[in-house]
Amino acid sequence: MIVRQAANVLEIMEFFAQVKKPATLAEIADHFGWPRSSTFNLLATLSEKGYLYEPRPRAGFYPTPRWLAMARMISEVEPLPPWTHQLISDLSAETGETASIVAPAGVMAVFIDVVESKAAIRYFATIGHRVPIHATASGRALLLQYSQEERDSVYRKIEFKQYGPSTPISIEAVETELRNSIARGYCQSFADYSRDLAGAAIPLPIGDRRLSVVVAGPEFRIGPKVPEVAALIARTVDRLRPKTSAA
Amino acid sequence: MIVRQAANVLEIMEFFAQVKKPATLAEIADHFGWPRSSTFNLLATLSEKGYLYEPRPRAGFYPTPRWLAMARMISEVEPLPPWTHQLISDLSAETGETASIVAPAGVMAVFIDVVESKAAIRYFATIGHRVPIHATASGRALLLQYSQEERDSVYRKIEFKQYGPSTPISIEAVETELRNSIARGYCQSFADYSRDLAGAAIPLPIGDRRLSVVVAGPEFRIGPKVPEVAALIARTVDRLRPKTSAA
DNA sequence: CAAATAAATTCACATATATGTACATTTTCC
DNA sequence: GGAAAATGTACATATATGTGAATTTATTTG
Repeated sequence: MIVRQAANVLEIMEFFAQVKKPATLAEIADHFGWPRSSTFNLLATLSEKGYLYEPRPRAGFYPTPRWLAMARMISEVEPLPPWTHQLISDLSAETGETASIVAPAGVMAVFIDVVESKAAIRYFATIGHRVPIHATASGRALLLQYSQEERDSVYRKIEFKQYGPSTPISIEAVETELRNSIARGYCQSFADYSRDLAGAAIPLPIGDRRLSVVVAGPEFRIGPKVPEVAALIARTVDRLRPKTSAA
Repeated sequence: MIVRQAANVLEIMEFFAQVKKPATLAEIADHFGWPRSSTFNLLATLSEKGYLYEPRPRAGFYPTPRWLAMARMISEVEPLPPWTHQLISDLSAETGETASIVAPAGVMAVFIDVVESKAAIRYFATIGHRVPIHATASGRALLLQYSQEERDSVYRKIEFKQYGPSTPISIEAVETELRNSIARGYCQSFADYSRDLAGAAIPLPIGDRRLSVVVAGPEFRIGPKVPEVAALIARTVDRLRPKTSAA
């Protein structure tokens, strides 16, 4: 069950992140197609909690810096080491495609850092973007770091859907692809989940965190180059990852 | 009406900002005394939207960097000019008390930047903290920037409560205090709202934004010094505020 | 300055939603 | 390795909550 009003809070914040200016109750209500009365209640709640204020007269609401203060407190804990951002930054620059750091979230994989391609046609992904863990290169690079038992436990929760022509639609299909990935030395995906999208990924364990790096883009552009992109990823990780025993 | 599930989202985020480590469903449910089933729904919603993930096996949930990314986008718009933070930083250092920048939010005043005193006994305030606009020095410093009509409109929505012995409990009382403040050259408050708390504030218009600066602390410590603190605030603003025509 | 229009706010009720209960899964402990 | 405890998940139902309609307040227009 999705908690509607919880989702609405996120929607409102995303709305402000997008328009980047104060908005009145009426504007917000109209934008989402919400009743004024409901919008009123939501805005009142957020205001009461100190997350919205009125920066200038009659211009409406805008988030207080409290969001930022809280997000900073949350993110200063075990941030990704700086070299991981350097990593995807370099990869994106060299390949011209979108590069990301990915982490597990149940049966899904979440993008926790992204550097977007600058190409007009590109893989559009943002931090927080989620994809099925079994049907993507990045996800499978995470699964490779699981024990057999842990993988089985994940499999039990997966709803196998035919997202595209090559989506693995059974546990055995996924396990086979994982074995192939090990043999190959990297994970790949050709429209397994998103149409026209191809990518290469490798596992990126950091401390006890299981992460992966992925470079992805339109199939026609990146498809033929997947092996060399994978090699580039491996080389770049080798170059940037500190060699200390502190892993 | 307060929207419970919207408030709960904020509570959860504040929880993570406080404990600064991943938490399992059970831990969160127990912490808030929420039913497991409800907690499950809420966590599922936040996860689905890409705001929570599972950083390491069986350690539970933690917010994704998406919060930070969004907060940054929101806050990069018209941030406070850097000298305002310098201002409260200097004021706090020189007075040893808590100094803040305050903005209006209906009948309340919101703290949008805070530098806390380092004293053991101090005014504990955080970004997002809200106080009644009419019953605080910082709030009245905002009201001074309103036109008479705008103030009247605010007064109509205020519920006058006797927070402390000197709380103004009528429109006329507030207006009188505003006139006194103008004559005095600064706004002050002695336990008008919070017991044992005294403070001095002056208006701080920036562009078309109506803000105020306040220095506040325990009455016994700051009380006798309010006039000199007010003078210090004025001098410090004079020193730091750019003199350019761009105001 | 008055009338008209738009925005914000309140409130009672139908309905969408949070929850208690039951079940499944995972982990711990012996 | 098996039983017990803890944790996570599903679902029907009573209830807290979102909403449409009405009212008040603010803003624009003639």
